[in-house]
Amino acid sequence: MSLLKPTEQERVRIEKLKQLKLKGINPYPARVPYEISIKEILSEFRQFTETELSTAGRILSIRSHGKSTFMDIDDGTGKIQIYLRVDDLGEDRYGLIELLDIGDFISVRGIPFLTRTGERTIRVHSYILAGKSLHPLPEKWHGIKDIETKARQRYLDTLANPESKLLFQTRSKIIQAIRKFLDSRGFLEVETPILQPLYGGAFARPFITYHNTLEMNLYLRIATELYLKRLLVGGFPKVYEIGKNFRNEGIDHNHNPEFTALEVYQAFSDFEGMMRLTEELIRFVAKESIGKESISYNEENIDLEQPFRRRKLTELIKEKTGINVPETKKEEIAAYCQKERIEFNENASYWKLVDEIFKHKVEPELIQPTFVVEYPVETSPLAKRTEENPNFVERFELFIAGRELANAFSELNNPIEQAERFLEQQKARESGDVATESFDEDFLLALEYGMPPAGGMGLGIDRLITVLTGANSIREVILFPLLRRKQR
RNA sequence: GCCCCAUUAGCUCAGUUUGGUAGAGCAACUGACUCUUAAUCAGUGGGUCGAAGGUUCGAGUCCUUCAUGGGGCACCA
Repeated sequence: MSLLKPTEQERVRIEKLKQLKLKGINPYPARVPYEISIKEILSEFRQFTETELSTAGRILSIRSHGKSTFMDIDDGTGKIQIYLRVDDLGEDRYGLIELLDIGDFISVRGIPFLTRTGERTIRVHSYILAGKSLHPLPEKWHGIKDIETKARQRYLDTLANPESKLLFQTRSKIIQAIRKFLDSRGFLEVETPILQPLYGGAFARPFITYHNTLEMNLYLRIATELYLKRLLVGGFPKVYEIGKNFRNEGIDHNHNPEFTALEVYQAFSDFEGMMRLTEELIRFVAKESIGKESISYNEENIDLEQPFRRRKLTELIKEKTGINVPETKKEEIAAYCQKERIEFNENASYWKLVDEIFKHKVEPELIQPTFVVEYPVETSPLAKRTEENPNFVERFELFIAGRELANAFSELNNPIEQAERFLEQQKARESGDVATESFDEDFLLALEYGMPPAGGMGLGIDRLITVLTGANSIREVILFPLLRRKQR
């Protein structure tokens, strides 16, 4: 693993490094000839035959036939075969390819031609080592399978597994498509603080850090919501932010402590408007990134093209469990939880229990895109109440493939009521709830100046990517997911 | 934090049932080979079997603890 105790193969490479030095060859030159990428050569191959050119790449395989040698080299844009012959290079330079290994970078100058079997190849007139590799690369045929190595040494994963490289290219496309969609609709991309004196906008425990000069504790943000809404106050009617949130909680196939989220806010819109926006956004992004509006998931086909279903939270609960919310008494619901082996906190509130049931019984079955609506005010301290029933708020969550992807509501812009809601959160905190909204006076001050009625939406980008790429876990779509430190 | 599973050569994996000399392919090394392409042919080397204890005449294999990863539960939108 480390060169402190090299394996046999690593010792061989270090020895070759010494040999190169003895021959006056710099194994890590600052620059090498590279006029044209391999992708360009391949795409206009006919145009380049009979023209001398230079390119470079990493050696992926070596097939030596005595006085001639074939190699495959890859510069990250593509892979091409090169052909080296002793009568082209001379005995000395040809002999030096003994010092090259799979994994090394070389720059070659030569003429593209087609081999007998039609393989696009460069006949090399001269070459120069562009960078020595001191470890053997993972095996060419099976790539690298160990999930832990894939995550810890992502460079080996993307090097050895083309599908893994493609996935991260798709990830980039997805985020690009989100920007394209929102920009084209006149949304302004902004950046708000990651280091916050107070955290809010979600129920989660934060990471805490410290600023030396200011001598103050700071929190890594758990959401961007409260700052983006300040911008609504400040006269930006359509804003969005794409960035990392940090939540100090467990890790599983749906949760990484740092994750990428989108939040969008639109003045004079509401949760209905956000529903339309979200649906169109996801459809657009799917088409742009994976080129289709359907995904296969566990042998089922997820259809993003049809209008997304809209279902009431209470109806879904009733269908699945027969429980009538909110008529059914808390004791009965608790009894149901016990019967179904759903664990819950002793002093959990009514809606907390309902939420537990929803998570265990309903959520995993929401495979097709489903907007769930009618959430209780109790668990939505930043959302506006519905006009018909003050116990509920204008809010939806979007579920696809049994996962929560998005959360949106008509934003509460009444500062008096917001203050009351914060107070209720404080009470919940005092009675032992660890994940509540902070009482954010600075945010309230902004609301007091007047925030336009607005819709806001948050979307977990990593989860969206997981669904669109068919990945099994959020860890597979994050380049460097958080892992425990490995001791040697 | 709790339960279950995995960890063997650089990589991919056998071997664990029933304890008895550590295996294969690729990669590496030596030799042959001037259109090969998972090149081929002949040969060679490479292991703290995740770590530490224990049981045993003898442990990759059985037991305990620990580490890392995975799955589940809990926590957590």
